[in-house]
Amino acid sequence: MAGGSVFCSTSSSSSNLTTTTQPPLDSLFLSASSPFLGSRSIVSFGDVQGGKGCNDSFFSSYDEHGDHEDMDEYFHQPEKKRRLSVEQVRFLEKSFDEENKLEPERKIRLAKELGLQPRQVAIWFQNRRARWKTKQMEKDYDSLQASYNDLKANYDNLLREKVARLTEKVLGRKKNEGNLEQAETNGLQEPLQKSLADSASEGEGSKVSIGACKQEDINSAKSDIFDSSESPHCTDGIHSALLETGDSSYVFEPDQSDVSQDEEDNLSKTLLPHYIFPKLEDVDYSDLPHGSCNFGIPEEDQAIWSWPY
DNA sequence: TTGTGTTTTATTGCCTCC
DNA sequence: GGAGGCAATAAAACACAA
Repeated sequence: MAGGSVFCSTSSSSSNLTTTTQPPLDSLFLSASSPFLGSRSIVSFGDVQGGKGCNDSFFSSYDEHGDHEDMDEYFHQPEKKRRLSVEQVRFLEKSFDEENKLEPERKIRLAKELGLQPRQVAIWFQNRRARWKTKQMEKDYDSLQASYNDLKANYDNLLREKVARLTEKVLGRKKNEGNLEQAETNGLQEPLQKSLADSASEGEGSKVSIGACKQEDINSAKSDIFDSSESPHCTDGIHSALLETGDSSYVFEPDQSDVSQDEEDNLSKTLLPHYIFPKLEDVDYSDLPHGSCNFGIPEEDQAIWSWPY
């Protein structure tokens, strides 16, 4: 087929355009100006919106070369949806890239150039915007997911570091409180409890307290520390963290923590954008390594575990 | 060829803006 | 109130495996 292929409506009825209620051919026009000749696209016969936008060039010269058979084909085809041609879609895509909204003038111009009805162009842009939005949401989801994974990895690492440091502190104090062998003989309870009590009263520099641990937990801690056996109790976190270090050279040094609380806070600020993370107590830790045990830290002492706000 | 899933075109109904 | 946008949806067209 050669020549133009714009179909333009002259009716002025509004947007509800069922193809069955309109006179079949009274709104079909051709334009010699469309380069998208031979397009498989066709317009539903009843579409009328934008009729005012039709100018003379739309009505002119249907097939000056007498290609009436092709046009008859068009006119006698049952009303079906037809896909736009590759060229038409490419043209529309290009136009969409420039501006994804369609002002009336541009709609008319595009329709004229593509041999489509303005309403078809409008519908195409509408659907295209919907597709773009969906894609955009997928992209946003992916990037959010990626940054979440990164942050969570950082968070987990930092948590492990903190646990390791706390473990060092606790074990160091135990050493400080007296003779280990005596503790072995007399049971760990007394010195450990004293150590913990002291720790709790030491103030900002060493806010370590596992006072929430029950007596049985303390006993269990003893076996954890000396037997390296798994414990389901609240010391499990500390124990596991100790084991995770893979360093068997942990000795009971005097209470000289290598990192002060301030330094730890600074570390947190440096490594972890605290404005992103929720407070510790607001987080669901069910998928973290040690579940919801909170490492035996009583609620009132958990402040030192939460990120600075 | 056919069944099935996906994509594209078009409609409908509702909402907002002027 | 009309025009235009959007979400939801229908339905035709298409792709593709069996």
